[in-house]
Amino acid sequence: MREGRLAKVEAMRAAGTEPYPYRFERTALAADLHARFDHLEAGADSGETVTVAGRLMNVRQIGGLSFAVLQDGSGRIQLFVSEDLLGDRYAAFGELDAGDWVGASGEMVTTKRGELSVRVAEFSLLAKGLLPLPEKWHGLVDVEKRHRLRYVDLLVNPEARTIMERRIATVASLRSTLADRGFVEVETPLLHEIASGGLAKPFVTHHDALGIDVYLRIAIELHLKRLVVGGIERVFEIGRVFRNEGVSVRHNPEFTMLEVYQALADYGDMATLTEALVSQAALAVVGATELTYQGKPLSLTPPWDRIGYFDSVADATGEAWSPTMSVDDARKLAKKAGVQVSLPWGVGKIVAEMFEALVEPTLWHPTIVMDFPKEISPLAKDHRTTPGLVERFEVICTGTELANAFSELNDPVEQRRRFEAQVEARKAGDEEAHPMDEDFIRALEYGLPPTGGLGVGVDRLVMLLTDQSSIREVLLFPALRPE
RNA sequence: GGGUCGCUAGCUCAAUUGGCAGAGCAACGGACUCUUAAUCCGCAGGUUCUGGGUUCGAGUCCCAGGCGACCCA
Repeated sequence: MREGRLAKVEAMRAAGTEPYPYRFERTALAADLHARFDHLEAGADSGETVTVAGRLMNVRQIGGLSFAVLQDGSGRIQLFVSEDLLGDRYAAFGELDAGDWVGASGEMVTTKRGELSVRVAEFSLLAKGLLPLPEKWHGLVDVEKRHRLRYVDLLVNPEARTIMERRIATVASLRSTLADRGFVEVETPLLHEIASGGLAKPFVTHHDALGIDVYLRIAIELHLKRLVVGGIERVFEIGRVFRNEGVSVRHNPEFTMLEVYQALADYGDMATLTEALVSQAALAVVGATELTYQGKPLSLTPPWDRIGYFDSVADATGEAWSPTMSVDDARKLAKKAGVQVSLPWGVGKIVAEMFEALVEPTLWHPTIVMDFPKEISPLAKDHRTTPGLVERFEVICTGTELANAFSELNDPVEQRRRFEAQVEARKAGDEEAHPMDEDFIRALEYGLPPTGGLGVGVDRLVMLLTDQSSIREVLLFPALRPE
């Protein structure tokens, strides 16, 4: 089939027509034509001539008449082609194939059956397609093929396009909600000398000219806090972060984070900001904050439930978990609950394991889980009243993490101690422990004001707003093993 | 990481107990001047994911590997 189409390309060139011309002047999009002319009665002529361009999706030849479906970036419009009007050129139209890019001019009319159409007076091939489109009513179904051939998926599966459009609308809504509140958007480095700002295994690459290894960022956090030090008091970035982990229905090695920092604010302010960002995005994209996700009702309507981190584990186990308990007690209770813990872990790490195993999967509607253990939060500020805790929350929704926020630690002496504890943990074998970052501590020594910080997983938010259970469906080009 | 399932024509899918690899759409040739997944006639299209093995004979059974989906950790 491909050979046959290549032969057509050669034949066209031999006849002096270029099958891949340079440009084309289009005057109308399919969607606009429907908006303007759909009221026409069957069999009517509008008297207006337009020029359209797009991909030929289907051609139906009935003797000296042809009907073709042209798809452009806005939608579809029918081409009405007749030998009476085209004369000798009619045969050339028959040489076109589904999948070709075509431009056509003619009067807007409706057929006897009432289908709005361009009655083609002139047409030209804009680009020859060599490979056939998928079958026209099942389309492209195989999930692997849809992901590997996403360009074909977008052409033939309206759902793929809808998800992409909703993703764009989600990101636009996040930007406008933040802009309305006086936040400015920045771009900070993706190549980091130190993989800091989060707890994860990084990708390593090499800078030849500087002769140093560098890391693809695992978080945006520390650069944005440096900007708050620099007086950019309300700042955010929406960008890619990279984590050297496996792929799954919830994980892609590169994913999109929104991070926001607000001077003079604390984690309580971040909680209300998170509610606003998510509920506004839902209104912008779906038109409601009461959704259905995977067949079950999901309420994104603020305010969301707020629960305590230790309290939630205590409730789930019926035992008295608290930040002041002994490690031995924590270990015993974990064993009783069937949760495996490793020897160097403190109470904080153990309770975190309990939380992930017993609490997180049970939280369906967005829930703000407040006051995390200090041990697993090296960048968050001590809780203002309870020792052993920090002012940090995560939003858990549909059993998974949606957002993460702190009152940012801004005491440089305390920050150094936290980093030192992480360096010890790394020496004890924790690959994901946070490394020392001297430049960040220097920035804190110049003075970071009280600051609230927030990170939102944009892909996860898009999954909620598009009712998708796999992160791959909301990424245009998800990570796949090589073919 | 473990388990289950899948991979057959460009696409969507069949193939009985291990017994001649098929259909629809797309393509190709033809008929047809109002189609909407057009219809009708004709024709062609294969490394059955890869590599081994069992067998007179393997898409089918066995082993190893690749890629993916789902579930679990």
